[in-house]
Amino acid sequence: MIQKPKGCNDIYGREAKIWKYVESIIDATMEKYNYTYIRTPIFESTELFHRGIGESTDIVTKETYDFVDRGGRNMTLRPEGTAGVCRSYVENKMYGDPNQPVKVYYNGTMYRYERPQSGRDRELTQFGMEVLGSDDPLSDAEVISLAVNIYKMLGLKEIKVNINSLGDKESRDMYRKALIDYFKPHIGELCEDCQTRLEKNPLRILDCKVDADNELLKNAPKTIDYLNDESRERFEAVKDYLDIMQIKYEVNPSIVRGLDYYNHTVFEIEAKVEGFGANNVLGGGGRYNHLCSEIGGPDTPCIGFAAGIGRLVMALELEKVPLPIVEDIDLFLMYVNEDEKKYAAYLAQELRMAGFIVDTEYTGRSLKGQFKQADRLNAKYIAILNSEELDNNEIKIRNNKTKEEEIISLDVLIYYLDEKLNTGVEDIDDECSCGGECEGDCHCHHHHE
RNA sequence: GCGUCGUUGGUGAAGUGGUUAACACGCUGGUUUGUGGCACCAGUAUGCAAGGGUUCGAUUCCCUUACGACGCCCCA
Repeated sequence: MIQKPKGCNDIYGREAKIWKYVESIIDATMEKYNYTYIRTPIFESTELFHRGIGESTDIVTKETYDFVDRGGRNMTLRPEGTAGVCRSYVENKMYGDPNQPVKVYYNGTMYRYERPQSGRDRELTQFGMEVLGSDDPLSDAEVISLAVNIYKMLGLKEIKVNINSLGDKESRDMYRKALIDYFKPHIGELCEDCQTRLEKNPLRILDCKVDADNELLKNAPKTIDYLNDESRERFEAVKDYLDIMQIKYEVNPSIVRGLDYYNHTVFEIEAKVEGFGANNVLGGGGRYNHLCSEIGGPDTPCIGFAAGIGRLVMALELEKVPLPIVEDIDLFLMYVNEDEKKYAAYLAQELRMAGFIVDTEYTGRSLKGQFKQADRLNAKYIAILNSEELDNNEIKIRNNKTKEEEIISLDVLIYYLDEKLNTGVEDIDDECSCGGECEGDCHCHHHHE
């Protein structure tokens, strides 16, 4: 049997409906903040990610899907969304648009060559937004509030916002040095991994799981103490705006993010619900003021956020958040003989055009089997087609909840269903007698979308 | 890249070195002259992830590979 690639998922059925719903809320919330949708390629020149992410970690070479195309070009499946957006901003000279800053959002699949575990796949779907061209602390606060509001709109309650500031390059370099100086004399007290981190990425020691309870970590120098005046004022301004927006957050000095292009504000949103695996960070972001210049554009202050939809759906399920997922249909059409089947085909078409959710039988089931199928589909109503009744211009409708049946005239079927189901069929003109020939001019149900 | 544990039908699963792989649910049909969901009856895996090995014989033991779950590393 052919299996799906490791770390990939098929999303279908009820789960797919949840995804579509979640994405609709993301779209709607982004639009309220006036972020516009952007689609960039799923693969880019390998170079983009090398430059964009930085070479201090081994992410790029080891954990991306790289390939050489037929023209000999080095390509990489995007592992994240920010680099592509920045490339697009620079390449399309969006910095020249008088409408600044550029506020965009995206939603798409990303690819990372990693060993799968809970909350981590090789193909993942991430949404995110970027504000390019503003260094105003208000834009930092806005991105955080937008991220929080998406979770809020979805009904997620048990989340926590952690924020921190790495300061500008000067502050960051000072801090990094202070951290190395602090840990170096005590290197033997740290775990094996932290010993290698000390040189490679000392900031990461702060959120080490093994040494989390070590007094050494608790008393370690904090980023905030190493901010220069300008950076500190900036961080205070971001916090002020968050307070004004009534966004709850916690300053957490261990939030450092993995990549070295970040500066100033960094933040993560954490799921606090019971049952999450080791990866409970729903999303994160931060300011990256020099990425655009690294990829050949003008120096452009930017801030962004990105989050996985898979983990978000997991959180919704663990919190048992009620979701408006439609899992029933309005009407199931039953038939036995070929004439009835043809009429069912005709009726299904008419009713669907009128706005109802209609299904019928396609596998030759017995009437008994069709009843079971109607139940499986959660049909609210069942139409049982009978040749004799149809000849008399009548149809039998069964309320599948109360089990009550009545025979009605075919002429009033749509009105009948509309009344019973109270669907979106609106402004039905009782005087209309166009019989479906009106071309939509009379606003009758025949041409309702 | 590293580690632990897994992989038996449509589903949940039991099980054994040896002629017919439990049980349950589901599904399909019948009893029911076009109205089910209850009841009863019948049918429903030529196969135990794939490949190789040990053996007279393997789904069962061994090896490899693939995939899954969880964790480490890393985390964009």
